[in-house]
Amino acid sequence: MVLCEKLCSYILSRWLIFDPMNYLDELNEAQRKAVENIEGPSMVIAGAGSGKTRVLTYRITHMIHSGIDAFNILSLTFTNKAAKEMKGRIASQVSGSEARNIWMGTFHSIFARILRTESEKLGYPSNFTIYDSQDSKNLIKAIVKELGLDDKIYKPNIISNRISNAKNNLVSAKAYLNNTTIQADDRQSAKPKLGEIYEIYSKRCFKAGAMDFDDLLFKTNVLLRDFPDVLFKYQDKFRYIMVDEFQDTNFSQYLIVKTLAARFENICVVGDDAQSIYAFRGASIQNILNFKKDYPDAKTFKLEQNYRSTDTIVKAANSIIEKNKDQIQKDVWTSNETGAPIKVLRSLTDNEEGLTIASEIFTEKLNGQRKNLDFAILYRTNAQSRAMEESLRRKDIPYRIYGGLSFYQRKEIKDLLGYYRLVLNPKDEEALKRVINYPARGIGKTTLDKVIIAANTYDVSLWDIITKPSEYNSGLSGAILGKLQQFATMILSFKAQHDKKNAYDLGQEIASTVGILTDLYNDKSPEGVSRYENVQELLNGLKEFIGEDAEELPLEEAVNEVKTLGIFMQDIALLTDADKKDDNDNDKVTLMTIHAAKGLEFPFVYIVGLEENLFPSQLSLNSRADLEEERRLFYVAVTRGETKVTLSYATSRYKWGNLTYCEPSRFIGEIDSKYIELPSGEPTRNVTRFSDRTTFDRTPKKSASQQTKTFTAPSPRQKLVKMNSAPTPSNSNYVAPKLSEGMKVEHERFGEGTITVLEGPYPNQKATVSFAGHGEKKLLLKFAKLRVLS
DNA sequence: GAGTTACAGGTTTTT
DNA sequence: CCTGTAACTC
Repeated sequence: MVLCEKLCSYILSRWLIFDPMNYLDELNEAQRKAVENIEGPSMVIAGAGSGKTRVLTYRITHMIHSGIDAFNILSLTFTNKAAKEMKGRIASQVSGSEARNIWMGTFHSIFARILRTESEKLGYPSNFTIYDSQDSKNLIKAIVKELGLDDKIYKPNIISNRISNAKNNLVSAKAYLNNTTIQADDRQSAKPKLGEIYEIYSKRCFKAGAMDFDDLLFKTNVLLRDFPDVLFKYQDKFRYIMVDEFQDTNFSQYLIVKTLAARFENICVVGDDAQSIYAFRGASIQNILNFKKDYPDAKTFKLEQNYRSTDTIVKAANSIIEKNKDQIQKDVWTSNETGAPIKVLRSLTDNEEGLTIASEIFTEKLNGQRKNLDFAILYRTNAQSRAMEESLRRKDIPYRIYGGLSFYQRKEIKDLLGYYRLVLNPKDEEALKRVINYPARGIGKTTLDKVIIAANTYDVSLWDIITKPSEYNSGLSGAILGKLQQFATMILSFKAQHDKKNAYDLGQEIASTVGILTDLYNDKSPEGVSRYENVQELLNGLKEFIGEDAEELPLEEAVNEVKTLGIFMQDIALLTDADKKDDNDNDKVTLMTIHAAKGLEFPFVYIVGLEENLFPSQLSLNSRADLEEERRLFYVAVTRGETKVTLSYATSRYKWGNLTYCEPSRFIGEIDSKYIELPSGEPTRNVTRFSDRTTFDRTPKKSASQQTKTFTAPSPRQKLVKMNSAPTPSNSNYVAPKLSEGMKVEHERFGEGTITVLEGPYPNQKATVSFAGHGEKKLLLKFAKLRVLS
């Protein structure tokens, strides 16, 4: 009787609290088992399109419904966007407030938050700056210069990679210097000072109150290692931990998770070794193997049924990944219909490739009554977006590019953010260097050099030298000191207002007081106008931020306090374009790199630039491991498609301004021919037989300029003749458009003008042009970006 | 110190 | 093709 009563009330409560529809019924057996297994360690190997996100969200929903406090759940995702989406879905299944209590986000943003709370234990201010990769490289460059080393040997890129690797493997600067193997390595590669640079770099970051991306993970490890009470606190809080995209975590991330989970061991990792594409960033499949070692009794669930793609796409993808040696055995299948074969398109140049794709999309849209958002163009490198963009624009197909030069990396945005950073943390060295003389206020290179030298000798921050000049012997003259003083006073006056003013008011005031707004407003060149608009957009973002619902803010801030600039800036460095608010019109074709497309899906997918040395990348051809990563990348690309996947390559492509020949990618030939439809016409041979390459005629039959003209006939509106390319071997019969005195031309920076004098023989012809608003300029035609307005 | 011009050098992929 | 910087003039 009692039992029955209990059972009844249990069922009743399920019906009351639960979604009327029992979500567990929406899952297949493997998915349901993974969802229901909440206690203890478990690993979910999720094939592409196997409903991974569904499992993740339902698992959390299930936890909450089973009575687990949302405060005790930590869910780590790969992108902020994924976290946001997942939170939204969970919120529709449990109460909104409950969903808000879950800690869900990327490793970087979650642990940045924890580090801000615990910062003083590590000697950092709570409003520490997050250096982005550009800041890191600039600092490294500066250090190399200060040490008097050759920047051709000590290239910032290489050094920053090296330091990043060290950090991701938890090798501190000290450990780096003490490690004989590493030291021998560096001596071998003629870079014995690397360790020293690493050490100085770390010190400078610390002095500037700054952490780079890798520090966010590295310092979290330090924090959890050195402060048992802190460790206990978070172990106790995060009793249930989930990690998405586990195959893309590095050692540093792995150790954080392992440490946090050590007390309760309720840890669930989800991933797919076949989709590991971030090894270059230190990610390692090793983590999956480690997991089995660390938790021998961990349960493993395999999700193998694909719900996303047609049978053709699934089988084609399987035939690709099969070529890899390193992988976990898995059998991805689908009950979906066969669908269209994978189509391969060939074009003559990269520009023509753009046109081909654009018209494919155009007809597909027409025939299938499809929307723009059903289409995605995926490429290996961001540089490839240009040709696609141009042709889509020409066909009036709306598109949206993700990634590339991100909004937050634009010069004008970084400049303004530099001021914001400096106001929040005046010790921020990179921000100071960036803005101290922009807009120009007479503090030049020599002055800055002196300040840096003084800061280094006294081992203090640049800010200390500027604000307390009497305490240090910097050798700066009185006049300059006055200017520096003025600058510092201005920054401090902003700082004084910080707590009282909201982010928008202060941000707006800084932008106008400092002179950035007027400076950009006065620049009437097209680029100048767009820069001005970008800054306005950032300010709009601030406005939106202060008007935002408290619900969207992290918990601590949800109280009714002033939404300060500091809060806005907290994780701005961690945002990417994908996180930016979409504008109202979402019906657009998506353009992005394959890396950025991970986790997404589209009915129609176009994978472009399938050429040797591009995809697979030239840099991957040296080792099997690298090539296998490229292949996984290709696998990821193909498995984004739901209905139809199209591959495309060009037989020639512009590289640094001149035409180079390309061969079709080996990956095309690796797909089982049953699923593929090759282009009709002659050189199909390249797809199957690479040995033909020796007989391939490498001499261009047409000049480069003629070829482009053939394939990219300018629309009537665009009657601008380009004439800026210097003669190169590949286009030796290039002829300059005829210019004459009195002709109207347009210059990239100076705008419209009239040619007053022409002199000198081609190709070193010079022209004197008088520009409206800029006066007369003498220009070498080879270099000046002049367009004839015909 | 500011503003040009002349030229070298660089391309994966991202938090 | 682009961007950054060394070298030059004002």
